[in-house]
Amino acid sequence: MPAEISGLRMTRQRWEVYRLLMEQRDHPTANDVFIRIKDRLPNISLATVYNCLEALVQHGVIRQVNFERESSRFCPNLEEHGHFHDKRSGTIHDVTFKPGVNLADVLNLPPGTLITDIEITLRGELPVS
Amino acid sequence: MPAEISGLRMTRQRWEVYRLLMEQRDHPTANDVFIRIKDRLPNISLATVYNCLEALVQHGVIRQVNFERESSRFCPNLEEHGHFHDKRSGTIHDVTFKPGVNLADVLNLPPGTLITDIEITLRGELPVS
DNA sequence: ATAGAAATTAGAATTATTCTTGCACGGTCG
DNA sequence: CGACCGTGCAAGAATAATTCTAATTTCTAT
Ligand SMILES: [Mn+2]
Ligand SMILES: [Mn+2]
Ligand SMILES: [Zn+2]
Ligand SMILES: [Zn+2]
Repeated sequence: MPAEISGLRMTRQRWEVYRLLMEQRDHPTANDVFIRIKDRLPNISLATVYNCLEALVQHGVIRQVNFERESSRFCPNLEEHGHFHDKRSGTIHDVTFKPGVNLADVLNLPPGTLITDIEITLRGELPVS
Repeated sequence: MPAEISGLRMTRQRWEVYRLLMEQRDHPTANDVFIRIKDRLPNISLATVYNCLEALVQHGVIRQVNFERESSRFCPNLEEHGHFHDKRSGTIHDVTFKPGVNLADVLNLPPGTLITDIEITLRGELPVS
């Protein structure tokens, strides 16, 4: 376990939460993480899972993703990407942009607007197998 | 008051909620609507505001917009657009796309993917006056 | 007008998340 | 080594947006 990641001091709990996200690159909720991590940290509390996820998000190590009013999900992919929600399977997939595309260029915004964050969410159905 | 809008039977409450959204074209929360509408419907309940908003959303008359984990907001603009959240003022602004732009063309998706809905959210700061 | 269906109301319930409090840990310094 | 100090953790309570329940009212259609 490294002493810190991106300036965030590592603890056993933070490290295991981080590793779990990196290993299974889906988009689990805090509760999903809580359930999955019990193997390795049987005594961890849900509050600590929330605390660890928040610390990791605030240090830019993972991203928090929201769909409608559902529970937040957490994503270890730091590349610029959007999220596709497949209605059929209920799964969430990372979606990248075609090369050379700059989202901001495509929007009508007053000149001088400072964009700090863009979020793209799609819903639909992936083609059958 | 029309008998219905987009197949949704109008009631006094639905009509006033709808009118309020159309008049003040900001992005109020359910509670904002509840407070503002008390002039016209002093006895309306918050549950009814939620019910009316849900009915209007489900009939495609208004749109529901979510930012992070904040309360849902409601938008009467049915044109395709995204939402810019200005950190300085806390206000939300509709953002249109440049002409001829098709969001789906810009994304890497498996061929045959059916997209039913795209949502774009931006955060940042608008230029000072 | 009457009966059935649908909407509204008030307040309780739900649930994801945050907060509070006391305890444990780990490094530091005498 | 052993007291100290700051931070993190665990457990459970609190919070708040939203949804649900049950009773009443309003609407629609006969
Ligand atoms: Mn889940
Ligand atoms: Mn508000
Ligand atoms: Zn992702
Ligand atoms: Zn809008």
